[in-house]
Amino acid sequence: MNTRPTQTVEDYLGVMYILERDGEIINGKRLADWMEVSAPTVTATVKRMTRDGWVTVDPKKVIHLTAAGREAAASLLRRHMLMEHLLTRVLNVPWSQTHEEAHRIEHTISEDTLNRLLAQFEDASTCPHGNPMPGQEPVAQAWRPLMDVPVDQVVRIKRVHESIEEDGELMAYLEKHGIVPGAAVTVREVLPFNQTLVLQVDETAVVLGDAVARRVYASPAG
Amino acid sequence: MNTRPTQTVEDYLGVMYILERDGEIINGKRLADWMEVSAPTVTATVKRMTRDGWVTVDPKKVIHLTAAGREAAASLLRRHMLMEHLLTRVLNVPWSQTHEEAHRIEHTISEDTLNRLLAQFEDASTCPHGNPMPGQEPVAQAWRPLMDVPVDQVVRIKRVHESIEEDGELMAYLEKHGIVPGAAVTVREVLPFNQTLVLQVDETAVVLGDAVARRVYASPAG
DNA sequence: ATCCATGTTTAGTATATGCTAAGTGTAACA
DNA sequence: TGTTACACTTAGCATATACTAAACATGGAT
Repeated sequence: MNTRPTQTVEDYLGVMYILERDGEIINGKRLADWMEVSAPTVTATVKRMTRDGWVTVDPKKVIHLTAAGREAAASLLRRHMLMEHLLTRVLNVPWSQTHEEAHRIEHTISEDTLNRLLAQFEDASTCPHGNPMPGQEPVAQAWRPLMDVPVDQVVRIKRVHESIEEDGELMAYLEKHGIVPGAAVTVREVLPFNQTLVLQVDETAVVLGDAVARRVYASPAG
Repeated sequence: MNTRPTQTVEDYLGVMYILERDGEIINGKRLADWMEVSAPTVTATVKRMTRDGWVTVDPKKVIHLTAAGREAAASLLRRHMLMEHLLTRVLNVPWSQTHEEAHRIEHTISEDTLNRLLAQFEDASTCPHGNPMPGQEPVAQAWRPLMDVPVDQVVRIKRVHESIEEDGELMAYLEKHGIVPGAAVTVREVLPFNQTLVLQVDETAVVLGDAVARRVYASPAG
């Protein structure tokens, strides 16, 4: 129980933690989508995870993290996010690429090194993409999806959700157009019939699909 | 062929590179010892490595790196050594522990991040333990094992061989007694009958077994 | 009440990595 | 020359992780 899960199981746990945090139910289908594996693979892996005490599965097939599972997931996400800070701040890895790199490295960081990272970046309550560190969820409370931000008002980008981080092309697009935490932007038009939204960044207009605009958050206070 | 080997295979390649560099023959027994696995495991893994073009096995069962294998090994060792520098310089991981940590992380570093590390630590021709980076082998040429250093002469510690790095207890012992690259030391006594050597570090005498003293190198010039 | 969509599981396979036990082959030594 | 030591391989097994194809289950809509 005190042993660290395998890399694969850690990845499952991390996804589960995020789903749980966002108030979504955890089931096999969602895991298969996030992990990009087949449904039978999920069945087998979740079975091992149940055996090993990371999760329980209720009669409705909904998966729940155990305390140990939640703890292991929180540790993983801390390692992930702090590694992202190390990569961006020390090695200047581009904002849009740091997630992918950290996603591989995170599994190989010892408890000791995690503590050193925590000390180094004690100021960090979120990852470089604005997602809250485990235990820091309240910092994100007041942030609103761009979709829900009043039109023609200057706001500040705060967060790009984990589900976007996985998509390298999209991340490159956002970075290229300056849609990163800290940027001042204005929503100019919401076009529901077109499932898009027009954003002004500096002097330029950028179009975002609404699936994206729902998962990029801004601080309404500006 | 251009794909990166698995982590296990990368580890085998790294060991082979070091053995080849040191002029030792590469055979199954040596690999089993370094990798701490059974002989049949080595047989199976080397078979896969042959299939995948990393090594060849000659009629005498001696293993040889192919060009691709040597290249992959050099890449791994660069990642390993540069990660050691990152860990020691940025995160203050103790000298005696950085090898173990880097040994896990090394496999998850991308080509891109390797290049960033190279840029960051372009001054490094060795790892923090003094072992030469691939291609920098000549820097170590003039260094001599403590075993062969003249008695009562101040010399400077330059290198602790990879085979020592694997032994956490020994590394902690060396670090505790200040036997790290850069330290000024004096060999006071060589006691062959006892398989030991007495070293003076600062004001203190430290006893080293001769297997160790043969793999810790110093610069005779001081 | 039946059927369809959706989600889950079973069955059968594959691969990398490890193990032990038992055999084979070779070189050196007595 | 024959035995012994050492290195290596074969056989048989286990586990984690993946796949496809096909069966099953369940809830909602017609």
